[in-house]
Amino acid sequence: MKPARKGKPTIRDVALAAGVSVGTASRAFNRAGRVSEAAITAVQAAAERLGYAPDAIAQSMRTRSSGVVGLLVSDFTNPLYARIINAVEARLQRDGFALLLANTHNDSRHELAMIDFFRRRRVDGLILGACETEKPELIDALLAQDLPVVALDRDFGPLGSGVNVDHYHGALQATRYLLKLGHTRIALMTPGQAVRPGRERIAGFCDAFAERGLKPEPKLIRAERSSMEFAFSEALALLSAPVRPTAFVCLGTRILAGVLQGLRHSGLSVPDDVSVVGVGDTDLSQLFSPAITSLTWDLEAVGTATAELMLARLSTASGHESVEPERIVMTTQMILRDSCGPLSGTSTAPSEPVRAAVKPSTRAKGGVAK
Amino acid sequence: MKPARKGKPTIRDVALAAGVSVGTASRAFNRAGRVSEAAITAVQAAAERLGYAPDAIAQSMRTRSSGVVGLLVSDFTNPLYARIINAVEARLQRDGFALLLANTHNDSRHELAMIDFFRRRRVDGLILGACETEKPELIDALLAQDLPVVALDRDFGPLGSGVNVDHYHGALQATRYLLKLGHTRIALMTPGQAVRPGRERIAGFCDAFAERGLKPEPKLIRAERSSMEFAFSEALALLSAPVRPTAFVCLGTRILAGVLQGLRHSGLSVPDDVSVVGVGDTDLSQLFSPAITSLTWDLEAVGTATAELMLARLSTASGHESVEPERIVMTTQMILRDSCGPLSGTSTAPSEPVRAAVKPSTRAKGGVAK
DNA sequence: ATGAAAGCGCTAACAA
DNA sequence: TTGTTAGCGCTTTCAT
Repeated sequence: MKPARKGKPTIRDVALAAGVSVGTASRAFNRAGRVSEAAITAVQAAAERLGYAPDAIAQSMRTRSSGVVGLLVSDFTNPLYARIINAVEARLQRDGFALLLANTHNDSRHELAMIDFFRRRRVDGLILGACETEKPELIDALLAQDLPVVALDRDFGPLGSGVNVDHYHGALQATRYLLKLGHTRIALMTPGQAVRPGRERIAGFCDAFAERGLKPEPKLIRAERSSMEFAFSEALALLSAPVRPTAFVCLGTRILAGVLQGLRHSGLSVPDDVSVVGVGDTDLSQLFSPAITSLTWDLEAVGTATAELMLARLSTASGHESVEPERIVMTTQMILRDSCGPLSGTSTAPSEPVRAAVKPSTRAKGGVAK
Repeated sequence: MKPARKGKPTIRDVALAAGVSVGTASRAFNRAGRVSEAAITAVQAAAERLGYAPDAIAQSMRTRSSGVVGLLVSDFTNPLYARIINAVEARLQRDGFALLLANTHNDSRHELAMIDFFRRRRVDGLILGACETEKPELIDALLAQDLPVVALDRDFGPLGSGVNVDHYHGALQATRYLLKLGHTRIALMTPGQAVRPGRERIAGFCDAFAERGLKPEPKLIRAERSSMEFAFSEALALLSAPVRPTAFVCLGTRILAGVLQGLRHSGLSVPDDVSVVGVGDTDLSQLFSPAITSLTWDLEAVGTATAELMLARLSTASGHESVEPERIVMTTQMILRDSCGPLSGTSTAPSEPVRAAVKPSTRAKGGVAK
């Protein structure tokens, strides 16, 4: 019943028990090369009996592929990331890949160290999400080493492939919406402009103004830290200015929370005093009073698409001189709720909230670009 | 500059370049055994020059330890889990361990499969968080194989070690609070009683009633699914009963959201019509109007403690016949906010909310038990 | 179709 | 102190 003495049984034990050589046993498991049905059944029976399971480490050693994908993210405490990662993991799991996870905590030195750490562990691929550095050289170097890299909402130049959310049109749409309601003193708060989402959002924001021949107030674009504390104090500062913004676009879950807190602290009401566009279809945006009109995208779809991009590169024999970079763009939706109202001349009757549509189906459709 | 031809340089290349043998090179890196300073510097220089990094897979192969810890959780989309996992990862990272993550999606078959998957990958240890099955046999089997297991808020019998939140006293405290306010028709909603947290909470809840010579209404204890949808419909059902509960204890983030939605749907107001105790110090509980009085515990501390328990077992030479099981209990705190009020006789003047204390410092102190 | 044997990159035991 | 060598468990030629 028991294997030799202690420790898990090896393929050697199985081969011995099945009365074949290790080579045959291996072929029987992998159904590779020529093996007789008889051998297969004998080997499987023996394996079953001994409770044998192949050692993944030894397999990696030989095949040079670990069945593990590394995922680097700044901080998966962010509920938006968490759901994406969840989807990535689920999809990877389906194909038998494991997920090695690490946070970079927005420290680019640490980030590099982690990439190296993963490489030493021979991950088969790397998903770079929410990292601070968007250096194309990095990708080039990694790619040159035959390590597939997929970016998550980051831009790594022409050679990089990945899944991007269409933040540009999202911000455009949200801003247009507020402009149409008559707002012009609109504050945009988003995570740093150092990375793709920030840049895209600022561009969309500005272009929405430009469409009407307007220009946004530069001081109202706050694209820096994405912490709640920062958003809170920024909001307070903005609101105590002589002439305050009439609307906030808060493109981060923590940012939204901070701004909402700032608003409450200032005794201002939403949407009568100021309109708010939030992000993500979170508990907070749904249950806050009033419910927050939000810019969203399908997090599960982003995660699944990311995983599939990786899987595709993984299955491609790495012999081929680097696969064509592929980029997938996911569209955003606006969920119209009760946190935005028309700009009231001064402070007329409490303007009634605008509710233009019900929440659309959660499933988004991602268009493929390039 | 470049290694041999292609592929990453091996220790062989380094040894060659440094003019020493592989054995010496290995010892130089690990500072094990006897090595001369001269050799060390030569080897390090060569390694630097070649861009050598030891292959973790090969090291695992030899040393039989992978430097990877597996973490199994039902669904890390739960923000409470996410923060715990974050802390686990951070602590593990400090000691050079990587985190292999997988969701079980509350499927016990899948859960077993994942445990096996991890074992095949030779994880050095397993953190079992939020799994469905609490079978001591499982732990025994794993332990027998010299695989350290640490449970995260789960009970795996006498041999299991892990970190537990003191849900019993938490529920006791929350219930006492509501009883003191005059409520007796208190609904308790918590994830399934199949697992430790559910059982403990129900016990605490009942004991709080018992202290006053009362018994809770069995129908008001809803300990099943923890989804928002379920909580929503349960809340609706409870609220439409002939005589409805005057208070809800919602011990799950999704549950809290569902109940809040149900309350809104019923047009009931908090705390005037019904009092609510929530869980976790989330954006929602802070920003909901009124802010939700919540039962919390230090998630970072739980994660860190879990990681440290694992690290301790990992550093212990596994030769020792299984280390003493160790259990850590983390205490809970009540953050008093505005969602609970005294039971008003019938419907007198809108009872003013009870606010008994400011939010305590976030850092909790975990007491060690047994 | 199968067995024997050569490693994958590394560490550790044993010699020198 | 250092070099040599034997594997860790597996896959994969290469003979047979």
